[in-house]
Amino acid sequence: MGTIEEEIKQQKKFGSEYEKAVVNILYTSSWLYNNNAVRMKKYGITPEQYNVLRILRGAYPKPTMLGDITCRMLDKSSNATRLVEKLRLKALVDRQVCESNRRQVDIKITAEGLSLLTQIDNESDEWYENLKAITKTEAQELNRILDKLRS
Amino acid sequence: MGTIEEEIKQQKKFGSEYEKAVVNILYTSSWLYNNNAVRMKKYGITPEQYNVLRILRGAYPKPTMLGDITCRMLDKSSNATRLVEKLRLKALVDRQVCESNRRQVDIKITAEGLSLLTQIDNESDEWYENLKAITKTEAQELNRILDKLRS
DNA sequence: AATCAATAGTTGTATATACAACTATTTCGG
DNA sequence: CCGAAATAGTTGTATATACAACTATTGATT
Repeated sequence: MGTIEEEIKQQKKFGSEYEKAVVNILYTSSWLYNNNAVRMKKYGITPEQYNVLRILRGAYPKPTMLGDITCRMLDKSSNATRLVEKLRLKALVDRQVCESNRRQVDIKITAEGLSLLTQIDNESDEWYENLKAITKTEAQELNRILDKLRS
Repeated sequence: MGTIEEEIKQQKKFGSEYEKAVVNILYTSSWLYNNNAVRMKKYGITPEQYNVLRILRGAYPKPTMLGDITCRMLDKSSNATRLVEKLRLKALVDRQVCESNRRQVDIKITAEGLSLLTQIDNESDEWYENLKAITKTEAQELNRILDKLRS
């Protein structure tokens, strides 16, 4: 792997450092996503499903309502109802209509779900080692700049 | 907009600065992509179609073979054959089987395609202004760190 | 020259995403 | 209390993506 220009065999220079940064973020994101997808495939889940399980673990043992899952999802346009239904069919989450507000549906990660996350996280540690091409300080700087970019 | 923790209403701290960076890149990429998608919708194209038009403009007036389009695409898994066919139906590209190697299909952006890109680029300048929340130096630093991360 | 392997694209199909329209429930103003 | 508005999810459907299997053409080997 090399610079973003090498990766996408860019013939002409980018219009600006900003334009290049946009392409670089999109490209790097796709690269990370595909890596994640491959790692998670053997566990039968997609990266978005993994992300939802992590959201649920963050709230555990409290349940999380569907709407909160939606607004915490990395990709806002995926459909939480259907995604959660897939997790439910795999027994990774429980689904319960809230009694005090029956419009609301509460989702809670199961023991199986937690155990699956633990497995994946253990394996992920190896994968995260690869990312240590950058230093911790660089990672912090990256986070700072990305947060500022979106402001 | 705020820090990535605020954006995705993260309750627990990230395991590491690296883990946070991965989520931050995926989240920021989705944000950029959705912004692009909205801007391009009025021109009837998707961000990936826009990207392919830019690849073709980079080679213009030379054509680009399908395989080269594929390996320059930001999202490697989208299907260049079908994507190009959609652009062809909109008369934004020309498609021609290469005579010297008839397995190969050469794609070239049309005058209409170039003109559409010019329109979008003009509008994009306004949008890029928003990104100037970060300085040029920060954009350079961002590019440097992302390139290093993928190495 | 005949066969096998490699290259370049295409197509089938299952799944996922985008977007809008829909149902059900609760809240609020009069 | 009634009807309108707001909230929370669900569903329909067109399009897009992922992955593998497929065709066609060319190159390499003997």
